[in-house]
Amino acid sequence: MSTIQVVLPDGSSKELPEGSTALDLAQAIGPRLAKSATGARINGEVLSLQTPLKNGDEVAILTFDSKDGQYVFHHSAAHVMADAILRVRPDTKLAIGPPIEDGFYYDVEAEPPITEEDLPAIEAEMARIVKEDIPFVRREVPKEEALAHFREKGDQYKVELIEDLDDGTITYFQHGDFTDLCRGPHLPSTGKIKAFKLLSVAGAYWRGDERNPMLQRIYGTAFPSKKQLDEYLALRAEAEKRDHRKLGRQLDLFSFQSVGPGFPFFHPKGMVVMNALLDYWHEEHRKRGYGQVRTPIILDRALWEQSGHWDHYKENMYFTQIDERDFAIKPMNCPGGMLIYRSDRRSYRDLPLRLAELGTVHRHEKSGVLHGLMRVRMFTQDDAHIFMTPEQIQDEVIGVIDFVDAVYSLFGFEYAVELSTRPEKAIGTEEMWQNATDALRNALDVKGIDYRINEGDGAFYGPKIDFHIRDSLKRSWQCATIQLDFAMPEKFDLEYTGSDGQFHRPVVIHRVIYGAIERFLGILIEHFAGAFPVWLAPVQAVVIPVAPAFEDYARRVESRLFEAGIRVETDLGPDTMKYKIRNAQTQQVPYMLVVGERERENEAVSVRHRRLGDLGALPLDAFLDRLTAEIDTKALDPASNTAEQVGASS
RNA sequence: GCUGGAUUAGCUCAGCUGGUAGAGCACGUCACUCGUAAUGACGGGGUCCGGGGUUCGAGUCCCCGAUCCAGCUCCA
Repeated sequence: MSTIQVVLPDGSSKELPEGSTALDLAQAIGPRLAKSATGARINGEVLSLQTPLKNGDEVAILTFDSKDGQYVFHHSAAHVMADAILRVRPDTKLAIGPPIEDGFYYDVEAEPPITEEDLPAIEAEMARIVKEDIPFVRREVPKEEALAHFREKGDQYKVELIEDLDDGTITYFQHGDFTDLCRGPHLPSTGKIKAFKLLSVAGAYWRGDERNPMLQRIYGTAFPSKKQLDEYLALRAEAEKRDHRKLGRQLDLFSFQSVGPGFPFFHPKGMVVMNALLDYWHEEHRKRGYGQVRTPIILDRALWEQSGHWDHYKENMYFTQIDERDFAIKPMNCPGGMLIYRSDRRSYRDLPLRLAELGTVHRHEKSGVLHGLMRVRMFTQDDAHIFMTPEQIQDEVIGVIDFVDAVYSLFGFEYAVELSTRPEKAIGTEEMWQNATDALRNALDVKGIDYRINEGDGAFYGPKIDFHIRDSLKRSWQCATIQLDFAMPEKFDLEYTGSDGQFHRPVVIHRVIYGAIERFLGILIEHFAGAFPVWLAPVQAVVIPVAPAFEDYARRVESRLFEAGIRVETDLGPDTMKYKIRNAQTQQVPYMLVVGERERENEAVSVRHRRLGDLGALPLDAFLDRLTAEIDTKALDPASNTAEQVGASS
């Protein structure tokens, strides 16, 4: 019998009998690998384990530990779910059912619609299918045959999908009686899907277009073992506890009222955090050569017509009339910034001119997209407009990139970068867009930053670099953005006098660092699970007398810290010390200072840290030094559960 | 905006098939005077989201609206 040689990921090669499959290879490497294998990457392509290998193939066996391996696993689970749905509800029409990051979904149309109550029955059916351990089989059929098949079944969604495929041959994957249009690959058999759970049902438009009919999307997740599933579910429960909407109430930071949907109310403690963020912001801007401006909220309609917002952003804007004159409430700060630039003659010697603005904007967001502080209708952008000569673009863009990195590193945030290009609705010439996009790309390349291209997602006046922070629920939020703009200077006829004595057109960068303060605060709450670093904590220390007899000393400690600028409170009153500690812990106060007879005698405090617990007694002065240093350096909590993320930014 | 779900005390929630509301926490009073995550007793507190309708009777059923939640679409 002749043999073939295949190359493994580590560069070594393996000899196998001719006609061997990837599964045979896995078996040859080791039975445990064969057991946990989900698929194979053959010459860079993810394929099923049943794929026959050829001489010289480069083969990697995929398991659930890799993204591609998970993809195969989840994709197969989606098929099992679809099969189960059809068994429970035979009239259901299937649309699409792909794997996603933490599981899979299937979009279906059923009458009556499938609801959460149907899930247990579907899960039970899935369990049966898994237990039957049915092999997945790949088949190829001519396009015409596939069309005829799905037309006959009345599966109009599958028919549409097939019609859009250019290939004359269509791939099916089948297990038992269930056949689905699918490129694959899939697991060898259904029996590998040991642990799964259906999580939710929600509406989703066919092909993601809101003009199309709404289907039901059933979400599920699956793992090779029960243990992994349980861990995943526990993680989800933990993430829920960090939800900023929940913590916002518990920590009394902000609230929403039904009279103002999407309009947040900030409470005193929320304002302490926000003001600490803004103090830092002011200082950083001062150091980096920014001036600060403030422009009006309401401005004449004519301005918005000139800026292009009237034509390109109207559906998101609010309007009002004053003395029968039309005004708009600003959705962006840029036109105001342009007017300030234009308020004086500018020389190349004035450039770059960096004008920062904490600009409060209002945008009419669709009611269904509002989400706590993350998506609101009124928010304050930490905006800035940098007016510069074309030669200064790269340095200025790099300056902002460095600024963003400095700020995000301070919080230990991970972030991803995207470059967004010209959208359909856009102003300015093709050439302007080309230049602007190239300039941003250059800056990113010079910095050696990895980024993803986001075609057509730029602002209507220019391309942008976006920074997305991942929150604790693994959602990604756009925060910082750097937008390069050749168009607005044109529209507002901005100019500067060059060294040649001629007038030239400046270029503008629009940028934010936090993005929206509201959203950034929301992300911070979730990131720290409410346990803000000391420099941000609404209350930095609570003094707790062990008994009323020590209240005088407690007050002395309090005033000593207060004089030093510490946000300190004393918990007086009849409750027990334990109870007061519990309260402070619940409120995530970084330091609890327990004082009684021993402390009073020694002018000391017994320090309890919210994470490290009882640290023992310290002289009051020593504690104050330590606390002040922690605040000044903006240190992260030593035992914070986010500490390991420090410096892990992309 | 769309689809589905939810809305009961300040908060978290219970309230079966219709018979006019309950718990824990929080709050108040009193007692306790306490050494590192809940001392005890008593007490006050509710337009059951709003508006219509069905019914002898609606927190509960139906319709309209508001807000919130999940997802879709869209964004800082």
